[in-house]
Order: sequence, then C-alpha cells, then structure tokens
Amino acid sequence: MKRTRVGRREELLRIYDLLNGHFGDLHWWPADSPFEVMIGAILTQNTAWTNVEKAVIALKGQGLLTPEALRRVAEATLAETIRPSGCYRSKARKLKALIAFFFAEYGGRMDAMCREPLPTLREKLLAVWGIGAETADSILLYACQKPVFVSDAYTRRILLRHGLITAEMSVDRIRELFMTQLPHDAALFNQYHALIVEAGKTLCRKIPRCGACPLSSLLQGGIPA
DNA sequence: GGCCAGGACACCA
DNA sequence: TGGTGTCATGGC
Repeated sequence: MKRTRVGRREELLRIYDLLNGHFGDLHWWPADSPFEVMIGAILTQNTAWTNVEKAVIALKGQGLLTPEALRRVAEATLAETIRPSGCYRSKARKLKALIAFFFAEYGGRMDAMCREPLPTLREKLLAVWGIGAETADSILLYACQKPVFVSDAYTRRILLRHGLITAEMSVDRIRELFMTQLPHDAALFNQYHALIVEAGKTLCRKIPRCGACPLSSLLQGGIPA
C-alpha cells in the first residue's frame, strides 16, 4: 500500500520502531552541556554539523564557551572565532542577542531558564532576534528536555522523499502532527528527530529521489544494505 | 566549480 | 502575505 501521508499515531510509532531498531540510541545532542547545546543551535543554522564542530572547538579553545565569557567578548572577536560555521557576522550578532536575553531573564543560568514553563519559554525564545521556530524548539528539547518535536527543513525533506507526508505540509504542520499524534515525551521526541536526521544522512545521502534507497527498504520492512 | 548544509531576517511588490 | 536576496564557510 502506498503511503501518501502520515495520519496515524500507529504509522508514526511504526516508523520510530523501525529506525530505532536499526540505529539504536543516538544520544543527541552532541555537546558537553545544555549551554553548549543552546550555542550550537545558533551555529548550526543552515550549516553542516562538521563546520559547527570547528566553531565549537574554537570557542572552547579561547575559553569563550561560557555564559560570562560570551557576554564579555567583543562581537567582532566572537565573529572571527566562529568563522568556520559560516554566516559568522550574523551568527555572532545572534549569539550576542541570545546571551543578552539569557542574562536579562535568567541571570545567565540554564537551570533557571529551563524551569520556565514550556509555552512561556518558547514564546520568549521566539522573541529573541535570530531565533526562529526550529532553533527555539532545538533549545527547548535538547538543552531543556522539554517535550517538543523539532521539525525542520531536513525532517520535512526526508519525510517528503519517502512519501510520508505530502508537499503542501509545512514544517509547522509537521510539528503539530507529531505533537498531536505522539505522547509528549521529551526522550521520544529527542530520539525521533535524531533518528530522522541520522537516517537521512546515512541511508539516503545524495539520493534526490529515495524510491529505492536503503531507507525506503527499511521503512518497507526490508533490511538496508 | 556548483550545490548544499540540523535558518532567520530584511526587503519588496 | 508570500517570494526573493543575503549572510558565508567548507565538504563533496
């Protein structure tokens, strides 16, 4: 039977089980601390993760990956440090905006920020310059362990390639779908998004139409090569 | 040498 | 309100 849309909780859970059985626990997000996750969420905007890692290493090397250090550092210095991640001047400005918000609202403390109720924190994050829905949701889920499904262009592309959604379904609508169909479990949403990204990277890399790629085989119950 | 990567914003019609 | 341009590096 051809899958033209995801409309059922059972289908989403079936896909999750297939991917989870194949990849196992992926332990996202790769970072040493929730604060590093939050910074990485900005750096990864429209950027391959390998380039984000270079910027993170550079920040650590200069002792800048702490709230206080990022608050004090000059924006131009910050921009040069994160240059490998691309769009470095705008990202430096975004990081400065985020850090200013972080200190103004929560005194530069992740535990204080993450105690904020989910709807309030999401609204506040979205009001920060440079933070859109995808970045906000990544921070909420991966830094604060809030039960939010991270729906991004990558998720949409993978689901679309495999006929799991239709083209008119937006990134926002996909998030709504997962949030209404699945239990609000941060661990589930964490692993599910990670599985989708990992599947796209490893099973259908560089295949524009994945009709016959290993991920398709997996989703149809076969064993990927 | 072009395309894309774990986006968001500004600008314009 | 929706489409397009811009930011910008590095890997493939």
